[in-house]
Amino acid sequence: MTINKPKEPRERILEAAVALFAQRGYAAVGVREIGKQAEVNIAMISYYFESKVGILKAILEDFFDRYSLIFADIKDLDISSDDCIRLIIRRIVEFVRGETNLALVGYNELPLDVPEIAQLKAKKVTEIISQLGWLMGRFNLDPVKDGWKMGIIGPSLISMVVMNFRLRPVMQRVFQLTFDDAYYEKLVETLSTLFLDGVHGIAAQNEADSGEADG
Amino acid sequence: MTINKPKEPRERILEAAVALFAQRGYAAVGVREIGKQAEVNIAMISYYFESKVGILKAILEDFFDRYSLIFADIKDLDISSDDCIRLIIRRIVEFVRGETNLALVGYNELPLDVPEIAQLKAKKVTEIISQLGWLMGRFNLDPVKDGWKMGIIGPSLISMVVMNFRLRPVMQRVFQLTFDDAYYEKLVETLSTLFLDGVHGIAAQNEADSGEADG
DNA sequence: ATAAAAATTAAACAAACGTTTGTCAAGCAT
DNA sequence: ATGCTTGACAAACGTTTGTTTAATTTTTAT
Repeated sequence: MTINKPKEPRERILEAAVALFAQRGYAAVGVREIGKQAEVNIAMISYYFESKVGILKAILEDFFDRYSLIFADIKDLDISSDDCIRLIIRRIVEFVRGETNLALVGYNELPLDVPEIAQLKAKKVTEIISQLGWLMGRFNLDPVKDGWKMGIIGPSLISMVVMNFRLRPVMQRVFQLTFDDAYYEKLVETLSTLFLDGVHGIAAQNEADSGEADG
Repeated sequence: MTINKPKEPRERILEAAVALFAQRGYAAVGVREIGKQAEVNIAMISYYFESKVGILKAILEDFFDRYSLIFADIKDLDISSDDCIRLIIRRIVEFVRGETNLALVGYNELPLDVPEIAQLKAKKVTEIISQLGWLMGRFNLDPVKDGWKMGIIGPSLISMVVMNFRLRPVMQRVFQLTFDDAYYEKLVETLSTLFLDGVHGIAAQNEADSGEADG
């Protein structure tokens, strides 16, 4: 559970904070606990991040910047709209899988009112939404006239993926699942089908699969 | 902003707590602030709820019980699978619209580790998931063999709806929207189409609409 | 009218909070 | 050797936290 010591204090603080914030939320975690888990004196938190909220700022900036990278080169790729969606979903899943705690903190703290980071959030969210505008055009949607639809569909996409990780501790008690490469491959496939063709698409795929297996 | 006084103290405490928890999160709100907003002495919180976490327990129980009602009579209705989904989405939207703060607290606190309510959460989530089993059968899904799909699709449904309300404060700066009856009608329609037929369904509907308007 | 019960209050509690302080040791140029 | 900077530390700062106590008012029942 303890962090690898050799790393620099600043990085150890970030890692510890991300893990703790993801588990219990920003407000529920004290600087002493962060310092303890990072094997660092509490004073170093003020030294490197000015304040506790400074840690959250650094974490959210990291989250948004890396999340933005998902869409960065999408426009330049010469692929179909469907493959475009599939690629985005694959990248989101890979991102959230690789940095689960970071993504959970970003997602969980996003709607909470923390005055010191309100501006940061608004700026970053606007950036990401504007990136989605181009994608909409490929699905007969006018970014201006149908903007409200983008406000529904876009957030739905990210929430669909993250929800899977958010509920993992609870879900693990209900279903017996091993979260290995094979599972994530199926997750990407299922979410892509669901987002592209809905539950009807899922049902059709299921029929095709069972028909293949039976015949 | 102040709560109507005539109500009973217990209810005033709940209302104030739900509003504050929704805005800033359970851990970030103190009992003194709850007491102040509820116009109640702090000691009344211990008196009526034993402790601060007792308030959260009461809130989550209320949330889950009312959320369960959404699916309660679904089995008895003689409607198509699609209409079934549409009805569920309509009810979820209506529920979250009518009790936005309650839903936000339930959704936001669900993945956070608060030992005192871990058991409550596990129990209620299991209840709701089991209710979804029946619905899956109507879409060629085997609740046993395809259980993991239910673990993906089910949570996606609720998260799609709630995400819309979670991001409202941030979204309102980006799009100029009035959240009136007409908007929610479109929200139900869009989410239903998205969940049933994906973005392809949305695109098809858009083409049909514009064709109707042009012709 | 009166006693018991319930509801409400102000005040105080120890514990935990985020932050600041002053100090010390090591590294480095002068 | 000297003075200066930087990284790290323990200790203490004043608040705020959730909770409890004991006293007081209000309600209920007899």
